[in-house]
Amino acid sequence: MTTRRVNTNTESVDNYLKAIYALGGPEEERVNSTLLAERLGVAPASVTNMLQKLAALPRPFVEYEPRRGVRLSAAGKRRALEIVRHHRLLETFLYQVLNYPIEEVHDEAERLEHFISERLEERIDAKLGRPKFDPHGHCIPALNGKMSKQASRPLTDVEDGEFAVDSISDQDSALLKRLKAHGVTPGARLHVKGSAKDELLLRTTKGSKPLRLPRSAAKSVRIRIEN
Amino acid sequence: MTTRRVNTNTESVDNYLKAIYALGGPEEERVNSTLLAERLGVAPASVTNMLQKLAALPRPFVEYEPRRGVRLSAAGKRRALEIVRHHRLLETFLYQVLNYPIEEVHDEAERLEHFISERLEERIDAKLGRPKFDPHGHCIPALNGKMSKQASRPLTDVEDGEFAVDSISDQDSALLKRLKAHGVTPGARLHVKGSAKDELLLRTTKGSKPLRLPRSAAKSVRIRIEN
DNA sequence: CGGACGAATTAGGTTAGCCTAAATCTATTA
DNA sequence: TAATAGATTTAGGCTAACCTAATTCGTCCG
Repeated sequence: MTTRRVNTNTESVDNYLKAIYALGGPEEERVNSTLLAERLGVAPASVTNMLQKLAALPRPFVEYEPRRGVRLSAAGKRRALEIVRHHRLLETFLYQVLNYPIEEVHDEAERLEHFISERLEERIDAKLGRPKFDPHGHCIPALNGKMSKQASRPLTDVEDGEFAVDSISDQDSALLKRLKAHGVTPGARLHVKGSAKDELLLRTTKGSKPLRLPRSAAKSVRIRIEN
Repeated sequence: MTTRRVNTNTESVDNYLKAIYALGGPEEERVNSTLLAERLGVAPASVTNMLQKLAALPRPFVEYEPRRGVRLSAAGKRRALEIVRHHRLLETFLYQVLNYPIEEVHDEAERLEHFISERLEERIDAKLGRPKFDPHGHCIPALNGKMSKQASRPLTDVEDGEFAVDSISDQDSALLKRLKAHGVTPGARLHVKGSAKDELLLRTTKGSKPLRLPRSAAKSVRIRIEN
């Protein structure tokens, strides 16, 4: 009659926590199963299943209200941020030390983030000089799990004007490549014409050609809020 | 009635192939289940199970004669060498680029070797300048799977004399650390007194203190054959 | 208020990789 | 040559993480 101890240290658990973290957004809102299922490429039933497990742990990773969605517990968030830290350190490392093209760092980091030791994490961090941001402009959580909120908003929101690029989502590698080709990288200054209904017209000082970006893609770009 | 396709790309399969490769030795002799079970930290029954699967693949990884042991097929050997290449490149990388202490590279590489992409393998190889040997003195298999046989023999064999260290097994981290402390590293010259029954007396030019090494540990050290 | 629809959950099944216990070989020894 | 010890395999289970199909819930609409 051994106490049933669920293995909480799996790649799969990592991925659920990360997805909940990402989908919950800065407000850490409850996330529903369907959305999670889509993000994870898994059947909704599988999500329900896993959420029940994560919520039933002795020290639960999530608060789960059936049919009302999940959010991370403190422990869950801590864990999610660890993985995010791994991911972003790895991306930075691949980019800076191993000369990966920016649009390829994500997939590699996605696989490795689950398997690097504390020691390797530390060595990479040291080698990079304790970076604060990854090559997409995302903040790298500190060892203690602290991460400053980014003062930024999605490009989707804007009308016309001039802005500085804060960060770019690493989820869509083709888009990332295209943006790079037009000089749209973190820190770049952007002249935006948002007059057209479904798309934005972007121009950078560096980028030779202007870029017509569907608003649907513009949500992948965040711009700095200057105040 | 979909053709049942066994997933042949798992960490577990990797580990079996690597173990068979390692235990088979340069002669690629048949390896028996118990030995494999011990090496892999798994019950003998589990080994039998896996061997049957590996032998039953459309393009089998092993030749398996029940109760007589296994050896790798050509495909199996190719695959094993890929993993060994990953492992040794990673060890070299951790050692040279990330300043790992030699006795810690093994465990980290052991985990990561299963998850690095071709691309990462290539980048690491390039960064290191296409190294031929890992920090333990082991030959790194080429991309095409070729690996030159090492002209060396175990230190266990020798009586007295002077020798050059060829390589040191990475399996026992404590031993590795001790050897390092006494200057016993690949390439080092070794003065050996093998007169005592159960142990060897080693002395290097670099190592300050002489080292008394049980013959059981001496099998972890290989010396060059000069001819 | 009664459907009806979509979202979520439950129920039951699969696969990989492991386990223990029981059965069966093999090889050696008396 | 028979007995037996030790190695190996077979048989039967378990868990994690997934799946599909069937069911249930909640909300919203006529």
